[in-house]
Amino acid sequence: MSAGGGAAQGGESLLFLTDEQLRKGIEAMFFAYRGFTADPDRILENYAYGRAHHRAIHFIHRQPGLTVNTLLTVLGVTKQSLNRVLRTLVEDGLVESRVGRRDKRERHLHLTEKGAALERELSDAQRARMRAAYRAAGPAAVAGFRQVLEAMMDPELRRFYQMMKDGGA
Amino acid sequence: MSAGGGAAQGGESLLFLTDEQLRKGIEAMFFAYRGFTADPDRILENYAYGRAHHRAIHFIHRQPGLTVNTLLTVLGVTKQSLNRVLRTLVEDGLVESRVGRRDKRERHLHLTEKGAALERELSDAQRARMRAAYRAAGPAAVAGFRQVLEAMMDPELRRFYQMMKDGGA
DNA sequence: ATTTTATGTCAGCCTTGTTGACTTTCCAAG
DNA sequence: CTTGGAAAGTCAACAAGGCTGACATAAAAT
Repeated sequence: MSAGGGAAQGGESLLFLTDEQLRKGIEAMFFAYRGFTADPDRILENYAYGRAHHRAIHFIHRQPGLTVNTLLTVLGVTKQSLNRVLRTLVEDGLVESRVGRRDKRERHLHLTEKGAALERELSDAQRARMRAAYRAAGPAAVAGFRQVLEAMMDPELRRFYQMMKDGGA
Repeated sequence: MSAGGGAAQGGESLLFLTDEQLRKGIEAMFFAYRGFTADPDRILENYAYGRAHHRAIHFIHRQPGLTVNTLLTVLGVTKQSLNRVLRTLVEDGLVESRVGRRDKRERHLHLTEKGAALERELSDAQRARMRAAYRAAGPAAVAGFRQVLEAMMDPELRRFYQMMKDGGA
């Protein structure tokens, strides 16, 4: 690691805030995100689905029964965009869309067994890479990793993230 | 933070490798990446450019004179895809494409003053968010952040990242 | 002289984002 | 009770930016 490159720096130094350090962080995000999505992307090719389907499946699994509108906000896309993805998932029998009991305008989303199976396949792959990275870096690094990511989020998304963080709604 | 949530864990514990912890890391990556790209995306709208243009500009700035082929590999897209982006940047006078001196097949890419100005605008915005996140999390967290990201990269991309890391080629 | 490499280009396709216009459903105010 | 607005969803059309395949050119390497 180059001059000023990290934990050895410690306490009060502000060297970790140089433009150079920030640029390294930016590039690290870029390259790491490629790795982060690589394994699920490979799997999705076998099913003719894309990253958008993965994201929908992930959060439906995460919070069974969530409404389309909530999912919209979490994913940050338009309802039209999400609808296209959701429709194929429903047609293919991976997602069930149940009309709300109280409010019949709402659709509550659930994974079918088939959907849950794909979710498992995708998240197993993604977790495997994450686990390897966590193990290589160690628990203290992981805590820092999460802290920085959290601080990087838009406040509204951070709220969502934290709501879901501890086993959410 | 929930049970097993971080640095307090310390040393030998493996609780940071539970599926739940990994899932949180996955979601943190997802939400943080949205924040990571949000500011440049907003700026790019004013110029009718997209994220693809930003990435090209970033790495041309980062490594002036790099060849099309190198940029291709770093970005992980096809030459047709990159070419479309690069052509508009050259046409608009943001990037200069110089025929190689030694090998005249190669095109060496440079930012013009106009291109450098846009690069500055974009990276100022992106660095501002990164700086705020770094400052909020502190130097130790930043070191961990970088460690985990690095471990998450595909080996080939990690090589590129490390080559460029300390002020590159 | 031939083959390989680096680049560029044309055409066409797919995914996933966008906006705009419209329907259905629900709720609440008059 | 009716009417008007908000919420949810659908359809259509478009754009960005990925992709593949086919092909051209120039330079380098064999």
